[in-house]
Amino acid sequence: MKRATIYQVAQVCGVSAATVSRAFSRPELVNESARQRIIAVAEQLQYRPNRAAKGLANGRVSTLGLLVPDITNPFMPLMVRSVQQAADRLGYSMVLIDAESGSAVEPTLIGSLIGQIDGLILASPRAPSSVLRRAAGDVPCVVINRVIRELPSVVCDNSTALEEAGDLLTKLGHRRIALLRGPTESWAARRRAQAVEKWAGRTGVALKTLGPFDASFEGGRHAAASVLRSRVTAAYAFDDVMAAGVLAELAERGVGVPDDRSIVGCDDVLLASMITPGLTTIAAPVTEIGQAAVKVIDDLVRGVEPKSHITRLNGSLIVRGSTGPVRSPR
Amino acid sequence: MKRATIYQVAQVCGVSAATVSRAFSRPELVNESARQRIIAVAEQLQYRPNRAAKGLANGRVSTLGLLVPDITNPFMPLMVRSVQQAADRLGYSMVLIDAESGSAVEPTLIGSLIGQIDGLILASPRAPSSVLRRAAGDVPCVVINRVIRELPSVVCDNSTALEEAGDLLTKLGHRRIALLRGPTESWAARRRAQAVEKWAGRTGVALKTLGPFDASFEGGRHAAASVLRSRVTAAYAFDDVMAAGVLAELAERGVGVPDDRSIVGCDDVLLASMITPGLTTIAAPVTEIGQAAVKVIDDLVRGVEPKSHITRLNGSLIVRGSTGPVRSPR
DNA sequence: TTGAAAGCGCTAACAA
DNA sequence: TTGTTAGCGCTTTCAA
Repeated sequence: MKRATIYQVAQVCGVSAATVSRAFSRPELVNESARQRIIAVAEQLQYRPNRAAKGLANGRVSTLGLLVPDITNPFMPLMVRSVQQAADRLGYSMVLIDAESGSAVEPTLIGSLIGQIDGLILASPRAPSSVLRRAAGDVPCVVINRVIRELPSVVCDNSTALEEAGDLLTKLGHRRIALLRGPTESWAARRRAQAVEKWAGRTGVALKTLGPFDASFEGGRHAAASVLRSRVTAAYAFDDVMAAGVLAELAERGVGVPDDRSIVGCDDVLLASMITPGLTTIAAPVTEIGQAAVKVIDDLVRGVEPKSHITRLNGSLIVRGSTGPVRSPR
Repeated sequence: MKRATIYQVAQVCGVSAATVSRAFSRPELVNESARQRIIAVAEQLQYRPNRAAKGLANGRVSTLGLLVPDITNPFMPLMVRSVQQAADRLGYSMVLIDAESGSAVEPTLIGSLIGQIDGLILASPRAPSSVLRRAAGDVPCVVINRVIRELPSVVCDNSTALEEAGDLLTKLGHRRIALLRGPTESWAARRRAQAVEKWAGRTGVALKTLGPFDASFEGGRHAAASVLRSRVTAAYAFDDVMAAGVLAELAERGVGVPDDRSIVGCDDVLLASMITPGLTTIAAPVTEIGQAAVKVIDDLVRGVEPKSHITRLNGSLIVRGSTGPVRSPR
């Protein structure tokens, strides 16, 4: 009834346990025919390596942690999936920790993970960087979508795509555009704002910076009110969720999108294509981000120097129905 | 530099390692003052139990697996969160396995998890039950939102709420209602259909069963076409995602909701409140489901007989803007 | 190319 | 109430 161990396999094969162990972890060290036999017997006995034993023996548990602040943020599921796939390919499993937006719990959570994971991927946009930096003292870490001094990170650079979005809006005739800022603590929010401001400065478009607003649907509803007050014809929302809130509020007030206002989101979460009109937005290269993050951790774990300290991946503009030509500039 | 072990703690305290071990895992067996001292020293040495060692020694790794078929399904994040919280409270961490809708990979995935988890929560609505049943041979399992012979399960019973929704529709004047069925392989889809059909039979409402449709946004778009063809004034969608597709397609065709048609969803995912109009839907008691599932697994792991083989939790009707009075019954 | 043996950190009889 | 002593299953020197 109990699970087979290398000892049973060894016995059946008439070799020592060490040989069986090598057959799996250092195949080049064992005689080819012996190896084949071992593999076959193992298969037949349904042998499965015991991770705990392995972990205890060599100090690595082949598990990665992924810390997310709020898994209900629609950006996260995609991220989770891509990390999990990448982890899987490199032989890690992934434990997910939902920190639930409460940065207070994060230190505790991280503490309890120590020894259970080989590395940690931090996707916490707003946790104080001191917390994250401390975590890195205990276990190899990589940060996603945020740059923290001393820590390797993988970030999505949306500036080019945001500029493209701006050019699109200009081409559609928009001259007064609002920038709905996300939370001040969010690195991504600051970066996106910078990119848009830079673009506006360069092109001379009248940019009205509004906010900060909460990065949520409700935040978007509030933002919509400001948009209407500010006499702009288009607005960049910090992210798609906020944009969805803006659309909902505008719809409720009878303001048409894209007829009366154009809205641009960011992230291209599933939601973006499920609302009406579909959201013009910046797609984040989620798969690549996940892969890159896992790769960095894997390098760190194995003592290899990661390729680069900061990996930048570009977002790309996705045009849907929420942007259109200016009709009556009010 | 290395992590402190019970031995260091023991040495500092002048006791044996066994005592330190007991101080943590069986506190009642150790002298109170000694215990306090041990705790203090451990804290000071930053001692953290090594899970691998623990797992190796007592055969339990304090980790639960949660298998989801598709984490981008908006129902899942809530489920994941609730399971993770419940797990956390009982001292488990949670490894998430995204099976990516491909039932083919599930057996392999499950195999690779053996020995790494103490129990497995299966949230796979459509995987063949043989696969799941097989998994249960290797590790304690509990199934969510689905009933499989021999396996304990936690399900959301929506029948009462679906009936309430029906009564609401009737009260609003709807007499011809469509039931947009979900995938035939989905237990939940079959159950929901049954509940609605039973209600219709009892109340004599003309129920038009359409589908099956894919449980997706696109599926909803298709369904919308059928809805328009079938001369009904209201429709039950299999779930919120499908409902969102229906709304989008109707909007695109200039059909007003709730003015021209009323739509009812199911699950109350975040999306339901983010689209316009908000979706009238059946809220699943996600938190309770997660807790119940974890509890069952915990019982199983500890050799306790779970309270009940099938735990039923009730959904509840949430009324939003997608349902309204019949205006011109076409 | 293989085997013997020690040890990873912790738990759990068993004795004391 | 505490300590001693075996392991748990695997990796990894070190010798052969």
